Amino acid sequence: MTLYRMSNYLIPTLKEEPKEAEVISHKLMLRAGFIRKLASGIYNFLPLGFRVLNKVEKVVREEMDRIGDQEIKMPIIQPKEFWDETGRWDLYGEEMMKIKDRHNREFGLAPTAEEVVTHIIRNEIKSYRQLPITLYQINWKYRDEIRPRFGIMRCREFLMKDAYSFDKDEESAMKSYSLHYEAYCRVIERCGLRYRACEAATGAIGGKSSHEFIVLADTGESQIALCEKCNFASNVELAPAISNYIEDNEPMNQVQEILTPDRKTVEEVSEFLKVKPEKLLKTLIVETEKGFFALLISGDSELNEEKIKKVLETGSIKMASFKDVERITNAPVGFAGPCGLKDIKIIADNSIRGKRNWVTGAQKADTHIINVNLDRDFKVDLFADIRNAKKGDICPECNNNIKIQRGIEVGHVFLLGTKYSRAMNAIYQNENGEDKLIIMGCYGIGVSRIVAASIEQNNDERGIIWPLPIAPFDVIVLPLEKEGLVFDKSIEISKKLTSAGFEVILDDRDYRPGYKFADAELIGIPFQIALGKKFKETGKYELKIRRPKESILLKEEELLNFLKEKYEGIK
RNA sequence: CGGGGUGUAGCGCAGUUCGGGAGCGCGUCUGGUUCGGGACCAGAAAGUCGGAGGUUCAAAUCCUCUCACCCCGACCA
Repeated sequence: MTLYRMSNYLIPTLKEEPKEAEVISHKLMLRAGFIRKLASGIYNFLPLGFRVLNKVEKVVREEMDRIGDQEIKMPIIQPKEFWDETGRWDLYGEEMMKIKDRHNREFGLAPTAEEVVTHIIRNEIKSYRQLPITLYQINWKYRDEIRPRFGIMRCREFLMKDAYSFDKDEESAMKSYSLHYEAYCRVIERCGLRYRACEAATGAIGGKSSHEFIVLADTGESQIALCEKCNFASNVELAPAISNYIEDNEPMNQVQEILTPDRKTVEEVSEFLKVKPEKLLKTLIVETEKGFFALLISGDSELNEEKIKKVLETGSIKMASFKDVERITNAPVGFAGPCGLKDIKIIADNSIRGKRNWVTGAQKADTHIINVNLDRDFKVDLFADIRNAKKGDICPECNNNIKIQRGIEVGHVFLLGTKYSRAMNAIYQNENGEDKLIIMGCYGIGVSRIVAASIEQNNDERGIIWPLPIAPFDVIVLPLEKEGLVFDKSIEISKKLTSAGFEVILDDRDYRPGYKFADAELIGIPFQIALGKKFKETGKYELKIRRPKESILLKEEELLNFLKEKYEGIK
């Protein structure tokens, strides 16, 4: 193995914080010289960044190979015709980057590869004897995000491992699904991340069953509902929303109109009337292909489109236009309420049953009503679960409390069924010579996103703290004098560690000690070996551990043994 | 896509209101002193002021167009 020298290795660290970065992982990756931006949402990976990417890739590859997946490489440039077969050329829409060749033929830059991989399989697989099989690749993916953000966390070009399983029946497909689920847990654990596997919606990829792997981080863009006691975890949008209401014994008070000039939003009204948002009853008018509906939820809840679609058995739903709202409620937008609403069905969230004395809009400009009560003042046509889960709800599995946490989605597994095999005619012959559709699953892990997520979870005021398996180097050797015994011995120990199988970088630059320590900590190398005064006095090496912060003096042999022990099972 | 903002040396920024010398800090290079927590002194190099066009004797600065990037929003009643 090579011994790397910092004097001629490209690690352009920055003392000052780059202005463009918002979240900690993005700031640190720029400051530590891991990445540089080339265009919005498009990044260069410099040597350190590339090394980390390769480390994560290696972990992913090992776990995929372990469960018998076969690695391939598919083109990034995919012809339009395959996407037309499944209808996704139009469905994916603006999010797919599109290009034309000199003959004006259209191509998309791969945002994913179900079409291409299914094409491979339909050509090559003919018999049940060839199933099951799973193919995967680790390759660049392109999604033209509306707004790229947070460095490589949400960018337009990113490295993803995508795997596709092909099985002869549901039972076998479920097995493939479970294998990948477990492999994903191992990958994320090996990368040293705290995470939860969550039930998830299937979205544009489609299919039957789905789990997301969410790395817990406050800056994450996903929200998940977690049980405080049991293992239940789910995307907030999918989790059953079960209110923890205690039957309200408040007496029903007299209805009263109150002037609320210009107070339209929940926030404005609750502040003006000095009542909590959960006392407000939001009345939302939606338009579907079956007409208009009024939906009631409490002021501190959010509507859930998917749940409503299911309840109303409709394919599309959108908020009604301002015009329609005014026509239906007889009032400007912001003052809708359930009382006296006519010619429209009222669907209420389950949670509104238990409470009394609501505050609602009055169907009249600049007016709200207080002390509105179910049955006495308004009727509901149907109660259902139509909102996102929220803090304080009840766990559907063990009746304890739900909490909401943010996180970063680093992996997603789908049981697809026959969605793509049907569209693309991927069939095999079974034992009886009958043609059958192949059952598919697909599984993605964001390799570059794991890098960002890891920093998001592992950092301190000095910089990044890499988990051992994905650190760009294992050890950094810091000679604190630029010549003589200290320097010679630094080279010597670096070479010894390198030939013992460790990845070592030697800071042979002509800088003062403080500068070297600061850089070493910023780029987050797990172990520093500093040679200076103490070495000359004792002949021992000073080993500094990035986390927990501690330093120990060791003889050469002790040092080697110490590191070997730490890397047991990793190397 | 809607709203807001920014483009001046590798990085961070001042200068633009009120037109006339292109500057500051960090970094880089040279020399010297320093050397266990981002040293100090002296000197130096480095910028089509995002781009195009216009006004003017004169434009980083004023006008028009354009490009890039950043932030907020896009379930709001």
